[in-house]
Amino acid sequence: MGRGVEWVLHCCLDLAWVARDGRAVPSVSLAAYHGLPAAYLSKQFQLLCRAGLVTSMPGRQGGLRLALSSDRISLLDVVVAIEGKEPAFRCMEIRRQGPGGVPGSPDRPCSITQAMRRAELAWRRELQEISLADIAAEVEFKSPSAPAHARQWFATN
Amino acid sequence: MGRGVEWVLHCCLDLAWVARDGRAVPSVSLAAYHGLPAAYLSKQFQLLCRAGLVTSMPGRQGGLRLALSSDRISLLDVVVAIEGKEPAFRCMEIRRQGPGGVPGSPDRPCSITQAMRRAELAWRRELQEISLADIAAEVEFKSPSAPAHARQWFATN
DNA sequence: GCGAACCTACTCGGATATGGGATGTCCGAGTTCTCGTGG
DNA sequence: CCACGAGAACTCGGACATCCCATATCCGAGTAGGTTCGC
Repeated sequence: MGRGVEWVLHCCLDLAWVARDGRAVPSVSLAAYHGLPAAYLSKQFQLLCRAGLVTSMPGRQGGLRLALSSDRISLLDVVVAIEGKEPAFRCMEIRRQGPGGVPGSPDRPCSITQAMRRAELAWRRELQEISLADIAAEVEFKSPSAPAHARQWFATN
Repeated sequence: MGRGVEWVLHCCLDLAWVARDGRAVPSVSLAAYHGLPAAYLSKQFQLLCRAGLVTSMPGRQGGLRLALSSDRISLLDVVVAIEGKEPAFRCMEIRRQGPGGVPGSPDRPCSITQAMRRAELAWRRELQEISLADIAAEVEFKSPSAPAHARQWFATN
């Protein structure tokens, strides 16, 4: 899995804390706050914009903002937006190739693919049930100063 | 996920059917049976040998054989042997870098990492509970001629 | 005829190329704020 | 003092390099069986 996922998730938490009341946060500031390459982070957020999770505003006081309430954005939404919706296990229909197996059209996926899909489904279900708000609440519980710290830093940068 | 996983899984089914009674199957034959690149498949099986899932015999009548009974090899064993035991999501401890977050030593993983680990754990658990024997039984049920077909082909090649 | 030594064919194993995608960078289009100017 | 327009600064968005790993390949080390020679 690309590490852009981790970057975007952390930055989305910042957006949930800072970009309230109609205020937008530039991607450059997000990158600076975490010490990340700015241009590449912007590229990752483009994917989130296309997925409809984030809205972008150009111009001088422009920036990024969550398009939905943080409790309506799941971790799976973010992961799929960055990594794509293709499953990690790609079945090439080996059983139909070569001397083994008749070359008929596949009526249904092979057993190996079905097992892999079940496993991925369990993974997706786990990520589906966790929202950005859940993560934010957990972080606030473990380090209550984090939101205020972020708000103060972004207000002066 | 690399496609070597799919190749090796299909070939392990063949081993379960053909390489009984002390008979070994060369990796070249396995590759030919499925129309796969022989040298690369051999390289993948090297990983399975190191993991202790397969034993290799050099020499004229050498080849590959399952090191354990097929009901004692889970899909997770094969996936981990090929892909490695590193989790797909790698936490870079972003919260400790840059102006955000104090640079203290991390006492425990961040909330995002914990959530990702839970999801991967669900995925691993699903794969752990399925063995090669389960897959083989399912295939035999759906196409009962597959084992005999494989045995006959490998006996004459 | 029988045994042993040699030879050949065949196997795995590691070292070695190559291509595609993830990673990283740059510049242009567009918008908003600001400042200066005229009324 | 107020309205207006030009300019500047700042933003995103897509096009352009670069690097690493999955993929693919080749050749050497080693073994088992077949063959041949000597007794």
